Amino acid sequence: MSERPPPAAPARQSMAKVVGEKIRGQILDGKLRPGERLVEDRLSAELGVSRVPVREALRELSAEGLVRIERNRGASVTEVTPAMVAELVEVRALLEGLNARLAAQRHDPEIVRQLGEVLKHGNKAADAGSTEQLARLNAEFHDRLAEASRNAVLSDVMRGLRERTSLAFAINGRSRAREDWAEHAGILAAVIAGDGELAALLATRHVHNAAAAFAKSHAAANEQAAD
Amino acid sequence: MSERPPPAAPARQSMAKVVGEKIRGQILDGKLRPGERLVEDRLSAELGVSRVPVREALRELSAEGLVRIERNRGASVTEVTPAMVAELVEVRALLEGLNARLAAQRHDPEIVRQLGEVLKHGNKAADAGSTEQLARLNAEFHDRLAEASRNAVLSDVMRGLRERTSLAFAINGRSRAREDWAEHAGILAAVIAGDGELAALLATRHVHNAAAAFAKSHAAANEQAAD
DNA sequence: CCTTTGTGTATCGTATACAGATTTTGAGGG
DNA sequence: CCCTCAAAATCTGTATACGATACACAAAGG
Repeated sequence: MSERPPPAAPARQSMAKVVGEKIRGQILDGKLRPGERLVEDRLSAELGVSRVPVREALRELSAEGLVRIERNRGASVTEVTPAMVAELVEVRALLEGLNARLAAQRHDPEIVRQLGEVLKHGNKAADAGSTEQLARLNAEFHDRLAEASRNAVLSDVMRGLRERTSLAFAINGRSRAREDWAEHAGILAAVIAGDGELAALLATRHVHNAAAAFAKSHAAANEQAAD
Repeated sequence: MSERPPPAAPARQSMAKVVGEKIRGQILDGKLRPGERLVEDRLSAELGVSRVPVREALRELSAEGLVRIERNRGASVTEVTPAMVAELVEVRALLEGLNARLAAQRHDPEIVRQLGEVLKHGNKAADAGSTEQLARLNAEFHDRLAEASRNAVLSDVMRGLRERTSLAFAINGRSRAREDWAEHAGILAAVIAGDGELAALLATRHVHNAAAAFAKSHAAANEQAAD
């Protein structure tokens, strides 16, 4: 009785899960913008399912903080205010620090190898990649790093926070890509060296740096818009 | 046109929300034990609604980590392993520390006053209260303290983590109540003094102490069971 | 011209119905 | 007595249907 992944199977996992992943992807890719309404009928028609799986997916995304649901008014993509970004960053910085410290202590060779791979690709993409690819590699690096701490609770919390911050950062352009990946390299080096304190410091600082860069470019954009 | 909170209104907020709160309460009170299956038909009959709101509530609780959903097998109360408790504690300790530091810096007089109230009640309950009341006051103290940091993201994350740990701790008895509330008093004193570093240290230690006490009593119980 | 009231439409919230998967039950054979 | 296997019962996943609510826009009144 071998595993049966049917090429054109109707469903190997629940519709709600599939729909949820799809919507999440569209939100994180910026195809669905913050504030945009998520009408159940439209989504169910687009995705070719009934409203029920859509509703369940939206509930889950709501619990994750990616969408906001108001009674009798439906769901919309969460609008992340600057104040909330500050809160997210405050928490994320601390947790990324803890995570990096643990990763340095646990020191899993296989994951370290994978991180090296991602880092290589990231450095290349920082010079010549699309912003989309850059975002994907960034997420991948942080995901792998989260695995390295061998703390599933921590990983889950961090993923949620990261998704929400990236919601606000949107397409942050390639301007900071070089610095990003230079900092990633530093963190990985500290992890490989088993230097937990340094890894924690660099990871925390990395979050703050990225946020500061965003705040600056955001302020500049606003100034421009005010002209 | 005054506000109209109808005495016997059918629903001022969605059934799913009400149902979710009800189930969450039963889980946290221990009326629903870890591992217990949550059959939709049974719950909907008990609560007098159809299966749809129940399903949505279960999805939300699943996203919070209180229940586990397996495809085509339904929901059950999450079973928290000792390993996961360790992970939860590791993260919680750090976040409670951050929270206490921020609370000490922000230093909101009104919330501090409320914390004093809760502390008073808690001290009384530590001597003479029921375990149920003790649990309620403990949750209240931590909730208020979480508010004091004025970081909603942090509060939400911490509440989720706390609920999951309390799932494992179950009714931890009154044995540590005195120490618990002594430590609470210490944290509050540091917050009032505006000593962020001390508050953070005490809060972090508080989480570790509670976990250690639980581990000890748990080990003892297991030994007894093995006799 | 602005404010207010009424009606229509879009959309959500819940219930019910049915198909598919899983677990349980019971009979037959070793 | 235990194991195997098939059929029934149980339960979940999804679709459809209908009542309820909120919002938009137009018409009437000040």
